[in-house]
Order: sequence, then structure tokens, then C-alpha cells
Amino acid sequence: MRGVLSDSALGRQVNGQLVMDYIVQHGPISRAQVAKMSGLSKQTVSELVLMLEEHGWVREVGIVQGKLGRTAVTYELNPEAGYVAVADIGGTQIKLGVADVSGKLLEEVRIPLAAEGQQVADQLLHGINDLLAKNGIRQDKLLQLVVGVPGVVDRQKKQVHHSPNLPALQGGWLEEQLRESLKTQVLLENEVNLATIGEQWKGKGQQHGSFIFVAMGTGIGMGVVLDGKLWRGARGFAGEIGYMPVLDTIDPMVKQRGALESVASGHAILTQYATLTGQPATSLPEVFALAEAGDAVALGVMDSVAMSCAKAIAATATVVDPEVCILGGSIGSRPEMLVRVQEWLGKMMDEPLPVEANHLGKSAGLFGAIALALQAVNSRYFSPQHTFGEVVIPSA
Amino acid sequence: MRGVLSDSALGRQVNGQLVMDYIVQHGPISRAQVAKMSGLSKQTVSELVLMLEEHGWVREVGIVQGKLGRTAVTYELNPEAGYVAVADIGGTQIKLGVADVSGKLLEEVRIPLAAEGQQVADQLLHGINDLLAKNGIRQDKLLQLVVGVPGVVDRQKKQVHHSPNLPALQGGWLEEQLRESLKTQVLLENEVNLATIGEQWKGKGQQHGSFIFVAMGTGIGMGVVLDGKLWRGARGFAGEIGYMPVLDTIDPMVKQRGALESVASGHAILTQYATLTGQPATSLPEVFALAEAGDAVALGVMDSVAMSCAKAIAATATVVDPEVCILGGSIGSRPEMLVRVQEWLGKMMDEPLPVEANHLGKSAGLFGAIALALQAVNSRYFSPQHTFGEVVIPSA
DNA sequence: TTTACTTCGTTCATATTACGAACTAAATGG
DNA sequence: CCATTTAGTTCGTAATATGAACGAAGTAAA
Repeated sequence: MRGVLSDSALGRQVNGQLVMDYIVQHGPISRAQVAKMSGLSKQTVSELVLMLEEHGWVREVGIVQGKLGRTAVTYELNPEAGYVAVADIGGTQIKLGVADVSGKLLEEVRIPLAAEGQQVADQLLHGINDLLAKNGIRQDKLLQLVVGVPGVVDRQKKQVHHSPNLPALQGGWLEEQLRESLKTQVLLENEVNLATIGEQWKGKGQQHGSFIFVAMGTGIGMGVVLDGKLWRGARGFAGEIGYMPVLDTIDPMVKQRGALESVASGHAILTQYATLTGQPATSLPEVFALAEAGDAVALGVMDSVAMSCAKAIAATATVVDPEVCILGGSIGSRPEMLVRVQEWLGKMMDEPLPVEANHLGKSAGLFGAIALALQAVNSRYFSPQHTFGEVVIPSA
Repeated sequence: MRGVLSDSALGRQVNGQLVMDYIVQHGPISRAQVAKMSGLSKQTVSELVLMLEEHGWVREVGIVQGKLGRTAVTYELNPEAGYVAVADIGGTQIKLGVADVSGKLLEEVRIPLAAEGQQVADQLLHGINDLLAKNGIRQDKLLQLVVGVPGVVDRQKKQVHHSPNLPALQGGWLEEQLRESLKTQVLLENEVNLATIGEQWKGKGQQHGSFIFVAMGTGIGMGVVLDGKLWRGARGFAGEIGYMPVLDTIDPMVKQRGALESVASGHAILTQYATLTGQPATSLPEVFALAEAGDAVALGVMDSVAMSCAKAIAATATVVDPEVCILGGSIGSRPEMLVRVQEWLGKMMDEPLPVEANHLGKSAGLFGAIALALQAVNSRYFSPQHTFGEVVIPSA
């Protein structure tokens, strides 16, 4: 029981994880079935299921009759084994939610975003505590909190960088405060990355091991999933394609704001339309309406933005070669944008990368946060570092 | 002994792999030292080392005296446990080599490249057989062959695609012929990817878990290493940045040849110089000499190529966020190109990605092939699929 | 209703693997 | 020459997984 991987409890870990997986994935299932599918012997499975049951991770569901042979007792993941909280700090509001370990979202609330950093932290704290109270969840049953932020997250230092829309979030204070107040593990994650994980879990990414998710809204960002794993980059900067150089001129202003973002985003649509017409910038829905009505300038702007977006996708495709690109965000999810991007990609690439519309819309972020939280919980309680399946009170 | 991960031999596999690693990494080492470092008990280590010795993977080196305490018997990787062959099919010649499992290159030869596809295959076969014979290596001791090819390799189908300079290599016939004739496992791999693995193993990549390697020669290509693993892409197309769109015009010809390759490569230097001067294209060394002598046109061409290259690197940096970029290839490894690329990157990026000159030069490909071959051998003989460390005769 | 059959799940004897403690071996160093 | 130190082995014990046998609890059919 000393060495890192030395004792035979390693096998127990692996097999326990395996049995847990079968129960989670294949819903109510009998021990005999798990044994058949996993190749483990029946008693080993029985032992492991007993252990999982004692720790509260699985529970008996019922019995299966009607088939030939003895009645089978079936087991499933115990949703009450624990809970996770998720938050998504957007441009104008905060979305909050609690989910159980089966991934079921129990409740969701939206709060208008406060102006100041410390107020935002308080909003998160109170919001989550309210949700826990209303759903009768004890604090020690809260296993993980995941917060989506509009910025680059350094996972090692647990700090937020490059958060132009909400500079108050920068640094590591938010994570620390939430962790200490809620007495649970806290993960901060870039909002586009969360939406990407969401699409992977419940959206178009399910069929694909490697894909990119491009979110075009006010700004533009990307999530990169390679072999089923989100790639965050050496400094958490992966997918920040707003800074991708696509112009031929090198403009110091562009370097600041992000080269691609200045030509492929909601912001770009407004500026370009204003510049071309000489009129002060109108609203985005207005430009879209004008384009649909056949306005030449609006159509030209749409096309130019689609081209820049396609260029970024094509460039990315040569670097990481994904199976597919999922296009999302408030602009990117519009069908007229999707077709234009596809058209331009066809002109740029010999074998154009398939581009699909996203599936989850605005909920992708929260779903992704739940998925990430469950991943974290899973790797925490079923990794070789811990005693098998034992629920420890998560704290610093 | 039935289930996939079911029997306790799994632990044996893991611990055997662990002990093997310590012996390989820490040179001549005693069993007591391995026990201390790994956390395994002394007898477990003794058992495993005995097993490894019986299978021929390790051997006794000698004894350590002079220190306090009993003499220690030290062990090391047995270089004669097996051999790998490597080949690099270049533009004008084939490089061949054989190495032992310790990674030591025993002999290297160069052969002028034959004109026709089947002739190339024969050259490989005869060349490798000659090398084996000269170095007294029995065919059943040849555990792996790795061949570097100038094209995109589909690992699932074991086929070569997009090989414009050597179209005869396309398809899966080469792998099949080599495997059946040499009766060993064969891996084909893109030459830039091999150079990347080479830099990772023995070059600048050693200090970095995630980096990109840009090879600018006649054409331009890139290798992507993320968290220590070469990323090949869904179809083996990752890093084919020759096709990256960087121009503002969409030219069907450019789509064919590759947009970036037409502005950032040896080929581009020649064409641009010829266009600007109106003279027929000169040779590359000539253009470099002119630039050094202060010729304005030559300097302009250099700068323009460096800018395009920097743009591709900056674009890649926003997508994968590597720690560093290693610049190589016959053009890229020139210091005057390196500084220019660094200069341009400074203008394009807020926190410019560090760019370093490559370390291994033209041998990177062969080194990478050896590293890849050893990886393949390692995962073959020490993976849970096989009986621990048992040498099986590799065949179809 | 009884009997045969099928499948679920447990009990039991056995094999593998790892560990720690005790022991032997072989050197150094005064 | 003997204490000390380190290397390596022997041996008893504990954990884990297995397969075979067995008991349990249903269906199917005579």
C-alpha cells in the first residue's frame, strides 16, 4: 500500500471505475449484465457494486421480471450522491444552476449583472446558496462549482486574464472567495470553452472526437476539442482567434483589439455598416433585417464578415484538421451566416471542412459547465489518488 | 484472465512498464535504487527485473563498489533486445538507417532517389536488407520500420494522400509491400511530423510539452505537439499550413497549390524575385547572397516571406497556444530569416510567441523516425494487450 | 401442477501479486 | 576485526480476481 502505482488496489480502482461507467452509461442494469459486458467475473462485480452502494454512488432501482430466468436486481447512478453548481457570467446577466450527479439540471435562474466586481461575487454566492436551500441540498453535498467567465483562464494559477469586458474579474480572488465561502472545489473556465464542452456533451459534438466550435457574437472565439479532450493551450489561450491576424495591414489598434475580431463579429458588422453608409451605427437586428430585405450595403457587410470568419476556419483547419466545425453564437447561429461561411469555405478549401449549426443555443454554456463539473467530480473520486469512491469533504 | 482489464496482471503490466522506464531513463541502475525511486518494494522490483532480463529487454552491466554498503548489481536496457529501421524519402535522395532499441543510430546511408514508384520501394527494401546484413542483425530482431514520406498519411487506412512531389507513393501499396517483404511492422509518417518528433526527442522541444515546429524549405509545413503528443488531425492533415489562406484575394490557382506556400517558401522567394526584377528565376543561395550584399529587391522579398510566415505562426498561436515555435527547414533555419520572423511577430502579437532556431538540422527527420519507431515498439510490447514484455514475431 | 430450463447471484477454493519484516550478503571504515 | 551500511532474498500475510459449484427465483411446457 505504499508505492505510487504499486499496490493491487490500482486494479480495484480501474475496475471500480469500469463498473461505475457501465452503470452510469447503461442506465438501470443488473450485475450479471455488467459482468458480461465488462468481462469481469460476477462476484467481482457484486463486490464492487456493493462498495459503490455503500458509498452512496449507486442505488437499487427495481427488479426485472418477464424474461426467462431468475429476477434481476437492477442498479443505477444515485442522483442524490452529490450535486454541482454552475454559473455563467455573461455580458448583461448571470445564469446560475444546480444539477445532480446524473447531470440533470434541477433549477436555473438569471440575475441581472451587477456593476462592480465584488458585487458580482456576492451575487454568485447568494444565488447559489438560494438555489441550494430551495432544492434542499446540504452544503457538504455540493461537490463542485464551475463558473464560466468572459476571459482567459490560467488553470495552474487559477487566475483570470484578458477579460476586457469585465476587468474586475482578473486575478485569482474570485476563485478563492467562492471556494472559501462555499467550501467546495471551484473551477473557472472560459465561456466559449464551456459552450464547446456543452456541444460535445449534448450537441453536435457527440458524434465527433475532434471538432472546433466557433462562437460569433459580439466578439469571436473558438473552442478546440481533440480526441475528445478540450485543448486549452499552454496558457489557456487556445481558441482566442479574435487575435488572429487576417488583415494585410499591420495596425497597432488592430493588434490591441484583435485582428479577426475587428472584421468578423457583431461589433464588426455595426462598424462596417456605419462606415459604408456614413450613418451612425444601427442595431444588429436592423442590419440583418436590411440584408434580408435586399439592402446592398447590408448584404455586402454580411458577406465580408462571413468571408473573414471562413478564412479563420480554413486557417484553423490546416493547423488542427478537425472533423467538423460547429458554428454558434448570436451571429454565427443565424442560417444566413452559416450558408455564407460554407460558401466561402468552398472557395478556399479543396475539401471544405463541414460546417454545422450549433444545437444548444444559449444553454450550451450551462450544459458545458455541468459536464465539466461532473468530469471534475468523477476524476476526483475515482482517480487512483483517492480511496476508491470515498466521498471526501472538498475544501482547500 | 478473461476480462479486458479484469485480471490483476494489469498491475503487473503497469509496474513492469514503470521499472522498465526507470532502467531506460536512469541508465545503469541497481534494483534497490529503482525500488526507492518507484516506491515499489525491493522484491517486487527484483521479480520484475528478472522477468525483463529473461525476455532480453535488460541486462546486467556491472557492480558498483567504493560506496558504503554492499556491492550493487546494476542493470541497463539491453541494446541488442531489438532493432528498428528508418527511412526518409526526400526530394532528391533516400536516407536510411538502423538503430538499436536504446536509440543509438548504428549506420546511416544515402541513396539517390529513383524515378519511379516501384523502384523506390525496391531501393528501400534492398537498402534496409543491406544495412541489416552489414550490422549482423537477424530479420526477426527487426521490430519496426518507420518511413518518412512527403505527403499526408492516413493512419487508419495506412495510406498516403496529397503527395504532389512523389505522386507514385499515394495509396497503401508501399506499406503493404514493405511489411510483407521485411516481415515487420511498418509505419509511414509525414516528414515534417518526423522532424517535429526529432526536435522533441533530441532538440529544442525537450523543454516544452507543447510546441509547434515550422519547416520552411522548398515548401512550408508544420508539426504540432500538444502535451507531449504529436497531433496528427482527424485525417492526418494537421500542420499542412501550406494550404492556409493568408491572401486577401481568392485565387483558384492559390487554392490548388496552397495559399501560404505560394508566399512563404523557397519557391515563393524565387517567383517573387523573378517577378519583381523581370529576370528569370535565379537560385536560392543567390538571392540570399544578394540580400546580404544589400540588394533592395532581395531584401524586400525576404521581408515579405518572413511576414507571411509570421502571420501563419501568429494565426496558429491563437488557435493552439503553444509554448514556443521552433523554426527549421533549409530557409527557416537561416538566422536572417529567424530575426525577420521574430520582428514581424512582435508587431502582430501583444505577447509575441517565442521563436527559436531548430537544433538538429537535416537529421531531425531520421531522429524523429527512430523516436517514433521506439515509441511504437514500446507501446506494442508493454501495453496491456500483450503478455508482459514477451517478444512476439511481428507480422501482419 | 409438476418438471425442465434459464438466468441471477453467492459461496468457496485457488492463483497472482504486492507488501513488510526479518534475514543474509558483502562491502567500508575505523 | 568488528560495527555500520547498503543490497538483495526469504517468508508470511493481505488484497484482489477467477472459475466452478451451488442455491435462488423466475418462465415454459407437458
